[in-house]
Amino acid sequence: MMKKNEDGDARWLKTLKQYGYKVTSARKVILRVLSNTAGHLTAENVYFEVHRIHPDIGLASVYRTLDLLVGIGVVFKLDFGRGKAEYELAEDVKGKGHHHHLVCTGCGQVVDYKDFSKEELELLKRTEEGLLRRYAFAITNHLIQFYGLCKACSESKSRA
Amino acid sequence: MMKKNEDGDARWLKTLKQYGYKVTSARKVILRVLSNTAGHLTAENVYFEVHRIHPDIGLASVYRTLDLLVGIGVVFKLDFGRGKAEYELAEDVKGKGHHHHLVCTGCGQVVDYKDFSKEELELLKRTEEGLLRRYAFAITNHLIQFYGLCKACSESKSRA
DNA sequence: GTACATGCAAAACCTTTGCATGGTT
DNA sequence: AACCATGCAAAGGTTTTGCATGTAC
Repeated sequence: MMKKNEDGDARWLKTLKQYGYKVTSARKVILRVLSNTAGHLTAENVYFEVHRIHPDIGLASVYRTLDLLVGIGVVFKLDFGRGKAEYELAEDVKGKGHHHHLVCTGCGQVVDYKDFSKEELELLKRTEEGLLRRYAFAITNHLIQFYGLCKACSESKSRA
Repeated sequence: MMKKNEDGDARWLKTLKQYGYKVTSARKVILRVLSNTAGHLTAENVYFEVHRIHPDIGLASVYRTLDLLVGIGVVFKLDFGRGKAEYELAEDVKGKGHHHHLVCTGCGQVVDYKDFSKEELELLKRTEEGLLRRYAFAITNHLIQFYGLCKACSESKSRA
């Protein structure tokens, strides 16, 4: 447990070296945590996990390392407007677990949904290709949120 | 100048009332500024403009009002990962000025684009209908952002 | 008149930075 | 040995909050 990706991490370490960065124990632990945790993690989430394994790694190093990893494209920094950034291995963003958000503007509830239609996924892919052509942006991720009123709020809103 | 939308604002004020909020002069000025300024504004940007018109409105009220407007769906709160939130009238995002965002995760630049394909718009509409069916959410708006690397950042990243 | 909104300043929060120390190459 | 990375704590910047006062209804 928590050793699952021990050598899968080797790939990231190689990337670090390629960019001329040193392979330190802090960086190894942080990469291990990112590899073994699903979903988006805040810097503090990462720090908490890292701290259990290697208690003398500080929060500042977590920030510095995450920043470095974002810089070399190993990690994505996502901001959903919750007041703090969230990080995720770039590789995971494309894979399972990818979802869009459904936000109720009445009560604030957020539903993650992932039952996309095939058509939806294909168009998204083509759209990203189009953006590369038209704007020379290499798209790596997207954030899609629909806003509206959930059932309960639709009904209660009629009292106006 | 800066009075352009004086009565167009009436619509927002009506919405405020519908939700039981008071129509105060601070709120009026803030709505006026949002109506008359294009693009995304940080809270400080709004404060700066508001302050020119009505110098005794404080930054805290700007934050409080923006938050309130986001809550009733009049304003979108956008977060491009630049360390501060940016706000925009929902109508500008949705109506004729409707656009999506292209965010460079390297340098933070944001491109608004609106050259959607017909196919894209139709699928979006159908997707919203599907969400109503599956989740009983009445969708009123959406926020779509693509993240990636702009040309310059792509190139500077490859030198390793 | 009552309840809500505001201003001010302080607090809370996330993130970055300076500097001496320790670890990698 | 040289240089980069780290830890700690303090600083920086944005956003929130407490409380007395002012304002819309």
